[in-house]
Amino acid sequence: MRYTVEDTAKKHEKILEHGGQLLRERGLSKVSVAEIMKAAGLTHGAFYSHFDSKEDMVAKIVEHVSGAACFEIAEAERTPRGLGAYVESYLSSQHRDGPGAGCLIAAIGAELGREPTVRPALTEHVKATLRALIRPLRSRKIRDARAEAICLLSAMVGAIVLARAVDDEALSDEILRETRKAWADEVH
Amino acid sequence: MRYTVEDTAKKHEKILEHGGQLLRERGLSKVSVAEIMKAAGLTHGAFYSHFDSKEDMVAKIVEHVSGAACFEIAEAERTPRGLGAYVESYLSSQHRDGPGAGCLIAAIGAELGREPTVRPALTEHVKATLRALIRPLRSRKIRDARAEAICLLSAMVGAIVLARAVDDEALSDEILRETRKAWADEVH
DNA sequence: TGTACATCAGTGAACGCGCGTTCACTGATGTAC
DNA sequence: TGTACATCAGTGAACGCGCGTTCACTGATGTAC
Repeated sequence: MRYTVEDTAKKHEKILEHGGQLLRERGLSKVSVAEIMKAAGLTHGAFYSHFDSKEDMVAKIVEHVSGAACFEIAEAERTPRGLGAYVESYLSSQHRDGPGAGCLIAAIGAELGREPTVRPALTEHVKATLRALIRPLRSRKIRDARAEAICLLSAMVGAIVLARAVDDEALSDEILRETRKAWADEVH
Repeated sequence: MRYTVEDTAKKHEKILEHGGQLLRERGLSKVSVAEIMKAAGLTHGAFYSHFDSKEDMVAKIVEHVSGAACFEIAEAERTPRGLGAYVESYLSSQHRDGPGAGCLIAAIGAELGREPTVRPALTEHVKATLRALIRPLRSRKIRDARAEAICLLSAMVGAIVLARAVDDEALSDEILRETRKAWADEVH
């Protein structure tokens, strides 16, 4: 049956939203198209009315998540503690334990980098994230804000990957804590 | 037919070796048991004479790769430029472009962290890597060698993940270069 | 030392399940007249 | 403004392929006597 354009757009957004969460939680290969559609309140048959293929959807999800992530950094910039607060929340146990709402690069970056269809969107997301990080660093008059942003993002992504890889809570916490400490001075 | 124990051990090692390479190149979900066996010069039917399941093999591969990786760090320690040379080679375009022989954590760490069967071996690998990094850092009288090792590993893993995620060679090179520069002073 | 038998890594066919994708069909919305 | 028709997101069954796993069988090696 036919639906209003707003209805369709709302459902499309719901697919992207739930898809983005499931993808970051379980990885590309462990989430089926049917599961994502079900999470969005639909059946799998409707999938191809929204996307050309699973890969196409993943690329759209990366774009969708990217927008939200960069908005988050921009928001953090306006709070009193600014970028420092963002880095602290990124390197928190909550982020480590909740990948579904967290950083896409840390959660599935390596996996997505191997998908040629998704790589352009992923590249754009990395660039947008760097731009979002550079702005507050520049305003704090840090020498080379761009280099600093690159090193900060590398450290954050790596720390979350390591903290999630490890089965030992004490070590996992230590990884987050030490990375936080190392960047506290740089960023505050 | 029956083979000598040495023959069997040699084939077992070959499976681990080729499996480790394919896994790091393509990720857990994009390599089949049959492909790994074929790469090792066998047929898929023999697989269950070596491992209980695919997951079991992956755990064994992590242990195998971990040994080689830590040996590499220990070797680097004995060369004139020492740890600095290791960090430079880790953050090189060769490593970025050749994941099959490179760091397992950067290549498939996030994916493996989601497999409960593999996590213990992965945890041990991270711990062994940190131990291997701490030794040369301690000998260079760096204040908190353990904290330093954690931050260094985070930065290296994150930089490779980012450099591989990005479709833009100039940016990818820049990510590696800036991370190298940031750690050059700390480590030399 | 030679013979009979057990062992077990390896082969290749087959099984069964999950998943991406397709398809015939539905029916409310939008459009043409 | 009302009527006839086209549109198209959605449903659920079905298809086909790949992959992890199983299984009957092979035959050289190791063991018992």
